[in-house]
Amino acid sequence: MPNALPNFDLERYLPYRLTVISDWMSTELAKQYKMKHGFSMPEWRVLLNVGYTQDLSVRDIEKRVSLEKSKVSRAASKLEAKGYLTKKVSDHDRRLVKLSLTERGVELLAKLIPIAEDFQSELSNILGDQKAPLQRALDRLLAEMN
Amino acid sequence: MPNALPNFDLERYLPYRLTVISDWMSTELAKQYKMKHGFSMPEWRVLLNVGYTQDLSVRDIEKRVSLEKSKVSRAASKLEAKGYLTKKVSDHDRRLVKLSLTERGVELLAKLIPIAEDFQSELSNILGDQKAPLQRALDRLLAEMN
DNA sequence: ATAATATTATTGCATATGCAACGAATTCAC
DNA sequence: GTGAATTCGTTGCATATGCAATAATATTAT
Repeated sequence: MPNALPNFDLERYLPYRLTVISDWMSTELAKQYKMKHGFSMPEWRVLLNVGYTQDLSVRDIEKRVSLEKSKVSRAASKLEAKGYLTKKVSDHDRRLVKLSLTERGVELLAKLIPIAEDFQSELSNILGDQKAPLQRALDRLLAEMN
Repeated sequence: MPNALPNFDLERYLPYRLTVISDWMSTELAKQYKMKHGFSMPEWRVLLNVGYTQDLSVRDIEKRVSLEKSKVSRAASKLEAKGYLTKKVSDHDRRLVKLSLTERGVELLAKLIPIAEDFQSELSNILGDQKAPLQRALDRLLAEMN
């Protein structure tokens, strides 16, 4: 079986490693807030963004959190159906939809944030003094992405 | 609108940042080898693993590359249909399916590897001296995942 | 040896996703 | 100002995904 393949070290291959870790984190987190509150990851991201910046549009969120506009749109609709946010056509530009959390949405988010913070704390414990270098490397990559 | 939310810095939130970067890398890579050869990411991973270790089972791959067994199974079936690998029931344990690349599969993989390497090179250029610290941090996280 | 339990790969099915297409609104070119 | 081109959000549709259920085989306990 003469296998004429060039060397390749998957274990050190960055796209692969990042995917594995990122999937793991997402799954772990999803377990926590999905099990408890029935949210998908896109819904969680939209909720979070609208919570911290009022009157975001679908497009704003797409840019800010790298979430496809169709995902944003559908997540927003689900959140609206559940009564956590409202959609309102913008006065300045009637193509835009302004998203805002309802009171219920704010209450929910206030409950979810601590779960996210706890997870970040766990990660900080695991990483120790490697957290800062990791963040710096991610800064570099993100800067290059745009 | 008295917004009683705890502080939360999404821009520094690790699960979010890793997801964004990992999605970006996967999409970039997918553009390259999907556009050119019509492969999904799970197919690519299976191809790669089977290429470098003969007679892997679905379960082996699931463990090695954190790919759900149903994904592995379907990816393997597609690769088989395209003539890039073969399935064979194991003699020792007839529940297991041994996956092996065909000659065509080896040839294909030999073409795909350089694309992957080029991408890693780009990433290395972007990261510069931050690559090693990044890999160390990923080592730490991966060690904790198991 | 037998029965209960566990493991493996596949499949069915409900849901999620990606991408193109669309209608509505705006901006641009001239 | 008019028509072309662009932007925005939604939706349709084909495909992908996640998870439970299944059939086939192995392992374990008694």
